Amino acid sequence: MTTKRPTIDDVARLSGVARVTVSRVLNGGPNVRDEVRARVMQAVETLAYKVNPQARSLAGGASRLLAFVFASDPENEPNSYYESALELGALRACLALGYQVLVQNVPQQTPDHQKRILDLITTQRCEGLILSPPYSDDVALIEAALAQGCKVVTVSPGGPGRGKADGVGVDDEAGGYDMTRELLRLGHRRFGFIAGLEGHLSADRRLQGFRRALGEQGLGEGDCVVLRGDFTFRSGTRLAPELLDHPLKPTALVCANDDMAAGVLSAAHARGLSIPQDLSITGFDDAPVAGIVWPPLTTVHQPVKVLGQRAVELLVARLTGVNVSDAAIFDELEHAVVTRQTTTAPHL
Amino acid sequence: MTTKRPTIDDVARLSGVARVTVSRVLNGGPNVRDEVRARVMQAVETLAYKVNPQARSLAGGASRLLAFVFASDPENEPNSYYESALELGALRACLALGYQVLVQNVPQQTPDHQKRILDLITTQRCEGLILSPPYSDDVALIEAALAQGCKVVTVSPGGPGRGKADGVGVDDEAGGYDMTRELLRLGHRRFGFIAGLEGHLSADRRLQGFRRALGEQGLGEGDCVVLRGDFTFRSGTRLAPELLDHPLKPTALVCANDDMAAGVLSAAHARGLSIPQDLSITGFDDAPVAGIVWPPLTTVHQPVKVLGQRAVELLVARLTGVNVSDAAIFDELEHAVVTRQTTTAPHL
DNA sequence: CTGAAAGCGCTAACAT
DNA sequence: ATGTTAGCGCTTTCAG
Repeated sequence: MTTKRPTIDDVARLSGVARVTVSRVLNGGPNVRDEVRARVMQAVETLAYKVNPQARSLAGGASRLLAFVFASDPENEPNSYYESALELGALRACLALGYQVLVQNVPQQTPDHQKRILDLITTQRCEGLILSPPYSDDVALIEAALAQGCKVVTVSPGGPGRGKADGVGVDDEAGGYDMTRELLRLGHRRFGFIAGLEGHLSADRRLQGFRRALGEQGLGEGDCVVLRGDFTFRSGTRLAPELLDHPLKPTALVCANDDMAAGVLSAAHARGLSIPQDLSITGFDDAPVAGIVWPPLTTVHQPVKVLGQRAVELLVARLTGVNVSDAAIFDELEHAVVTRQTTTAPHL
Repeated sequence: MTTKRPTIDDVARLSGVARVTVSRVLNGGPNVRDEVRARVMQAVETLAYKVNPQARSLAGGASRLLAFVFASDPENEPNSYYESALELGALRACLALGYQVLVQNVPQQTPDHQKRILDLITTQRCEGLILSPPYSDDVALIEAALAQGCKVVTVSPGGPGRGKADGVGVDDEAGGYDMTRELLRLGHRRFGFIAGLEGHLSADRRLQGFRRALGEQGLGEGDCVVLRGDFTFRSGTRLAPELLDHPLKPTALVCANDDMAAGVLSAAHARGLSIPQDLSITGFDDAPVAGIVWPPLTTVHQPVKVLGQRAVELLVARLTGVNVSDAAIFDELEHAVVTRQTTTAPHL
């Protein structure tokens, strides 16, 4: 019952032109009279013709295929908001622009992760690659992809990734700074910070912003305790005792993402602590979890879905030559501190 | 710098056989001497040859492309655990089996959603289609896809979808029943139930199980209040007042998923209620949110990631003819009540 | 501005 | 058990 779909030749025949002309019309090529163009479009319409992307790609045309790669290990992090929101945004933009995305999950500890990613783009003829952290800072990977003629957009590159390829992201350093400033304004002077997974440079910039804010008030290493988690809720609960029992007795805790903040929050509840009276806690991302925990989490909002969308748009702009500028462009989106109910003045 | 990749002819030349023979080896075809097979594989190895899927597909071979369609509206439900876990499972199985998935988000209110899905599979030459709820019960869609020669696997079909195509899922009716039995055992006699979005038949089976358990104890419509949400946390908070102020004064609330349960929990906190002393609350799915809220949620576990994985495996079994049976098979996975801290005996 | 010819890399028939 | 012959549907030269 596999109904035979009309081919470009059917369209050519119906509109009384050569196959090439149809191809030109379809690809927005120049040198076609408006009258002919209209006639062809008409035929396309009546036949409900759709190009065969495989044939197009094989013939040397565009594959209109993009790859989206993310690193989170599904075992530990079964439902990272960050990645799924990114993907959703990318999917939506693709729909509008006529592209398809191949999603690939490559846990970072995969021994040959670089090879796996490069294999995907060459084998499947992907024209563009969207790299989420920490791959967005893997310069070797970026350059290898670029060398193969695959355009690259990085999401939240932390530093090394910038300049090598187009990118999107928020100012993570400023986000960490702003959040910490708010806590300082409330009167906090003893802090905790839970950082994310090593090598996630954009997340580390949040820590840098935190330190800058502290430094401005004359506070330093002796006034804060910095621990490192892995972005998961569980790592928040795991790290909580070390933080809560620390001799410094921090009154405020800044976390590199919402899940870890939620983990600490939960551990604090389990101990019978009152949040925010006993400890102010803040997150980062403004993921759904921030509104779900009790009390709702004060955090730094970043427009993750839009990030995914912009990533695709930047890629397509490069691919279609809309973006003439030779230099890598970085699209910095706005972040915002969202004050909810896990922050208050320190109890003295 | 786009390095020219070796083609099947290069492999044929190097191994001193005809192109067809290489093709046979690559596709596990019969009638090839072991010696020749080995020689070809050797050449494939040394050349690092990879088939060009576009060419293969165009020539009438397999596209090895699957489509995964989900309905949730990203505006309302920015991060449905259910769908992303399904996708993750599918992705992992595809990696192992050499398939690719095209993910498509088609909100159900899309006017021409059926056309959109069918267009995807014909245009992209997808060989298989994974339908998540509520599309898993869209018989017209399933039959249309099947008629195009595209194999279909439904995830959690509620009834109509069963039998039309292979499927995977848990026994939702039994899940609802088991959860409710547990509450009855604790002594509850006045219940609330928050159902999911209309048309999600598998979720409605949870309600049926709930009713069956009540019926067995001689309880009926007069002993419970049933409301309908849309699976989101927000719908849980929205519905909470109606439930909490209901004259029946339910002592236990069964929800069709975890997010809605979390929403009610949050609303209950905001009112100063103690959970579970003032109200027992249960969810369904055992999503991460169940472990994140306070107190952690009693719920029905279902292995969503495995569901996604099994869906791909069933599809590939059909495609490769491993599955000879002509009848549609339904792979029912285990569910389990997970008792955490939102349930206790009613306060009398 | 339009068309004719050639071929992308592969598989399906049909030989042998 | 292996090879020969034809395309799949499209885009690229290169001619007019």
